[in-house]
Amino acid sequence: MSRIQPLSHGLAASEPPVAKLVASQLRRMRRIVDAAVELAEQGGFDAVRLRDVAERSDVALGTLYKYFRGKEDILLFAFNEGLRRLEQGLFERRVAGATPLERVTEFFRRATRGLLQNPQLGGALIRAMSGGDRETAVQIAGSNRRITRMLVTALRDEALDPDAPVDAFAPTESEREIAEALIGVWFAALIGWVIGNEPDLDTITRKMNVAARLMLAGARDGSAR
Amino acid sequence: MSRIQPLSHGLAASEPPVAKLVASQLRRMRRIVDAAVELAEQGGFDAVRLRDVAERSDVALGTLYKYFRGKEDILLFAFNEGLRRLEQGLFERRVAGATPLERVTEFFRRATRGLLQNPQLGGALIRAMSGGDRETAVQIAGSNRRITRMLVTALRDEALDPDAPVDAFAPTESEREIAEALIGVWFAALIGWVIGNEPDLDTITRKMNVAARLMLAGARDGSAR
DNA sequence: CCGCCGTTTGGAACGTGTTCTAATTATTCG
DNA sequence: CGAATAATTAGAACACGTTCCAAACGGCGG
Repeated sequence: MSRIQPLSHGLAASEPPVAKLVASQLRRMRRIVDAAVELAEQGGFDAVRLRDVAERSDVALGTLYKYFRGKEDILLFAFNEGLRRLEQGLFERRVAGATPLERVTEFFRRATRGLLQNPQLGGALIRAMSGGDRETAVQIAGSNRRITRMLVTALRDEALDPDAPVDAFAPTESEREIAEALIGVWFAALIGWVIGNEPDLDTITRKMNVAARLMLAGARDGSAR
Repeated sequence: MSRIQPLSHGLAASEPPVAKLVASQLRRMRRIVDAAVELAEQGGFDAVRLRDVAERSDVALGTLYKYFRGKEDILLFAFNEGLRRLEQGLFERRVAGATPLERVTEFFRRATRGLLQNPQLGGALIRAMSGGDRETAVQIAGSNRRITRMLVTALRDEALDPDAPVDAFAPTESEREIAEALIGVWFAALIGWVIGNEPDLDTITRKMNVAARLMLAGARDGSAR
């Protein structure tokens, strides 16, 4: 059986097919993530008590920490799996829209819908992202690249290949700038949603549409530079 | 002596001169905040252990919770005081710049500088903001309005009256949109800084300049609508 | 089959945010 | 002043993330 190192990082963040884990270990890991997600779906971030996660997944508490660095790490892993689903969805049905603005708006609508589908879970995932532990930085950077890739392909009206390595994707300078800013707006809107819980899918989508309209208009000359 | 209610909210969020607290209570509150800030300055968010805060401020742990709802609440209060200082600074020396873009960039530069002055403290304050407790929503909404006011007056090239009630300030629809998006970008950049700690003042300022350039160009026709 | 060695387990233990309580102190008011 | 009322205190207690440990387990090379 392979030696398990601190683990879980570099795993969700990069592509390597999930390190070298035996099947039984993969199953264990899956049970852990599933249990955490179930608990989050029912009661949000706070309901994900690691003792419960351990019990539900038939794993000792200590083992849990062999697979993940901590609570946020598990949820970040789930977040990344959500991203993968989103990528797959974008691949199967490309974002529609005649203009970049329409496509970008549509992309954010679909991404947001995924998160708000189960508000409890979505809020938990976002809290995990914004929790700001130094150790999760790599994970988050990885997620960011994936989101950037999706956004920019939507912007370009290109097809998205979910299986291509993320690092192979190279946006232009101006694309990167726009993407970074828009993702910032999106992220802030999501945090606002988690904290205040007022806005719904349409509100957030509208916000993103407004921001994208401003930024795409301003970049009109540079977006294909 | 006046009855202390759950307290601390509605206090930092709105203007009312700090509820009805006797001088000794005001002093106690001040000691608490000061102690928390000192600890945060030295060791960041995690170093603010409430037992230490209580000891340093010569207050019982339980009393601390009479004044604030929790750890984040104290730091949010300090954040608001920082905002007040920033407002005062903007009043004393108005943001310079011939164009809206220059002024907005300069505003974010000054705001960011204030936060990064002491990185430990700044990081702690931002973690408190993004921590996403439902109870702190009011606080955060209040801070948001204050920042919006500063940003929009910079945009308009108007003078800022730090003593005017925040709610009296009414941005236009398009101003509100731009401000909301830009503040989102700023916030996301700050969180990125807290998590990754790579970027410095200049990097963040540049990011804000890029975002502002895009958005102000896009809104050129609408900013005075 | 045996022994090795890394993994898993169950559970104790620790740190810290938060809550609770009984006793004490401070303030207000008649 | 004296009594009533509110605030403060010290410290226990609780919850939960995280760490640690000794014992049991499991697969693999010999």
